[in-house]
Amino acid sequence: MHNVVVPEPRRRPARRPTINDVAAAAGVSRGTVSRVLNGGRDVSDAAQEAVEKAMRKTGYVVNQHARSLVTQRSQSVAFILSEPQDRLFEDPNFNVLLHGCTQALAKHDITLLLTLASSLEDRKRLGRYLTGGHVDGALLVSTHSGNPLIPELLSRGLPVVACGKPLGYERQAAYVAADDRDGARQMVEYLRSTGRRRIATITGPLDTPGGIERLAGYREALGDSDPALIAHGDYTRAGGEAAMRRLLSQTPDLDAVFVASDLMAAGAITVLQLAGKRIPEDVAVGGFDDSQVALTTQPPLTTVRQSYPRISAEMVRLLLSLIDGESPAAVIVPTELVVRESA
Amino acid sequence: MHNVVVPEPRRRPARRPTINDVAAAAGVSRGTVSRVLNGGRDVSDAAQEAVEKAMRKTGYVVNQHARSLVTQRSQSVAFILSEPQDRLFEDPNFNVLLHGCTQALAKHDITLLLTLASSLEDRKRLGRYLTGGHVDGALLVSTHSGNPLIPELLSRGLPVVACGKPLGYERQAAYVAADDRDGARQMVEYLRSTGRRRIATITGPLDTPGGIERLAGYREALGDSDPALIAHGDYTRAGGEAAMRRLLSQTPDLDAVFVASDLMAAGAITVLQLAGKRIPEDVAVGGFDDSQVALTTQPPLTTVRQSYPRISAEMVRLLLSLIDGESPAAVIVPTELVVRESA
DNA sequence: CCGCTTACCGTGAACGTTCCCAGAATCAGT
DNA sequence: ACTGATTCTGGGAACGTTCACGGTAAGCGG
Repeated sequence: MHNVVVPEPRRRPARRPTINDVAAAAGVSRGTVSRVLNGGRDVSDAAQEAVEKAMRKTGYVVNQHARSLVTQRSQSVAFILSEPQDRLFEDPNFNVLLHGCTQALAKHDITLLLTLASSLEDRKRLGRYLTGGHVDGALLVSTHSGNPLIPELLSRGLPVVACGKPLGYERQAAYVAADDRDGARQMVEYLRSTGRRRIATITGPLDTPGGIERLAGYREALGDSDPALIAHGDYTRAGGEAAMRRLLSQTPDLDAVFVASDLMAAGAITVLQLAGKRIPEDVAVGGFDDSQVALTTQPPLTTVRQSYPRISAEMVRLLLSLIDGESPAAVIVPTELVVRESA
Repeated sequence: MHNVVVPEPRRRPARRPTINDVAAAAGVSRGTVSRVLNGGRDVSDAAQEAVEKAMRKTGYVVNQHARSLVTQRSQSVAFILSEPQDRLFEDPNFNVLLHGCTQALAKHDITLLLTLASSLEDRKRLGRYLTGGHVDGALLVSTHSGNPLIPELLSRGLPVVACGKPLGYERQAAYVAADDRDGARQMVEYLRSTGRRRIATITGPLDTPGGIERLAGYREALGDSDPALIAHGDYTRAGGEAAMRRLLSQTPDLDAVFVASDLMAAGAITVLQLAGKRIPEDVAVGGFDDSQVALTTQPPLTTVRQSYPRISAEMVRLLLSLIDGESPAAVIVPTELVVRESA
């Protein structure tokens, strides 16, 4: 290293005070101290006061491991990020979700632990960590299907709530998801209500819940439609552009397109404008997510919003109920059409 | 809620298998199983195999609380974000730091827990959590001074390593910081070596280590300079713009400016160009951080880079040594001049 | 064949809590 | 004064590990 300064040495305290030390200092028994610690029921004012004073004096802090060992509760839950997380952190919606969960859990005096697991090795260690009793439950944001952590945690009986439908485990894992299908339906019906007749769609990857459900909603609103009106994307801007180009060449007379994500929609808009189409006059464009980009497109994007505060609240509620021994459930939170200028 | 589907009920396993169950299943004693669990020294091949088989059969996972209770180790450390964290998550450098720490800790089979504490209430709960023995140590990214968690953790004897000089606790807390002063010095000396003679600076807030140290490096390189060459910013783009305007009016003949962050430098460049100055011909501009924006300015920004992978590695090394009982140290990692077109 | 070393194994104690139960003390009602 | 209820307290047991210690058996040199 370049330079090392060694400040004055710090000695670690010899031994942490235990509940017995407090009891001795307060002149009461272990049991009484424990009662004070846990709500103070059945303890006289005098004892209560003596114990509190003794705790201050000794600088006592409860040993969570000892407590957890007997209560079988750790008062903490994990928030698992098992994707290569770089993209997620940049997503402001993700921040809202995370923050919402932290707050909701805080109300129950539960700490949220964010754990990362990108590599396989990480995931293994994390599996051990989680099933070792360190946490009471886990919140999982699983964008892709086939996350190997899900079956592992499930088989250990660890309460797990997924954000977004956990493909392949819909029946076993609890989850909360936005009503993708209904959102898509709303959007397409809105497009129709404004007189559009050739409504195309760019879907997400069909191995993601959003890909599947949003397409289903599109179909639901339209009945069976011309297959030439459907193109598949991959949630990236470039993917949206490519899909839009395919649609334009397949179906030049389309007058609206419902795109399964805002980012792809931004790509689609670029391509449309390059092709000389005016938005929304010639082609109406609808997105999904109501993310940042929806406001930066030209014109601003009509899109579908999902309420992240709501989602986080429901996730926590569900997790706590699982921890309490209830059986898993799926919660679908409503989505809402946000009309701007693009449609 | 909008819709609830209840999949088939999942029953929680009656009881987790303990080390005794494994011992019974393997026909050996508790002690032997424990030995297998901890490296397998002094255990015969036959016993080893029997135990491993029994563990698979019973689905045994060690109870971390029980283990931690006796070993006084939790094999996990906290990564504490106590600022309103929204800004941090968006910083790609932060991701590098986080990832680096995770990896470095993984080598020692230690799990990293990311904990958020924005509100005061959060911070309290977090304090309890951390000092309750849940973690063996903490990594702290403290951009501002006066973080109340530092003294608390310190007084509890919890090993803490800060990223960036923890103002007010430099002597007591271990930390690793980039060599801000030297980086600034390098930059200013480089500017002088290209013939610049009226070198101004825009500083960061003077209650942050970066603000103080980078200014010190500037002074070090220049000897005492004209106070009219110094303006203070707040690390935001707007702050950089304002400071640049002040400098231009105070000192219209400046021919270079060292800006204490890339973002402020981007603001400064805008103002300079609006004032009709060519960069670098009329005014050379140097930044600090080598962040994303350094590449997007016009022209690309000459700046100072700090090695985040290096910083994370040193932080972990330092923390582990603290946990092993060593006394705290400060590590300063070198900074490096990155020359691009703006100077 | 004896004793010493080595490899392996079992057991009791400890870690610091909570929980439960039994008992003491107080009090009110008869 | 006796009973019964109520409030408070103390202490044993348990949670699931690790660790130090002691013991047994086998191997080996003399």
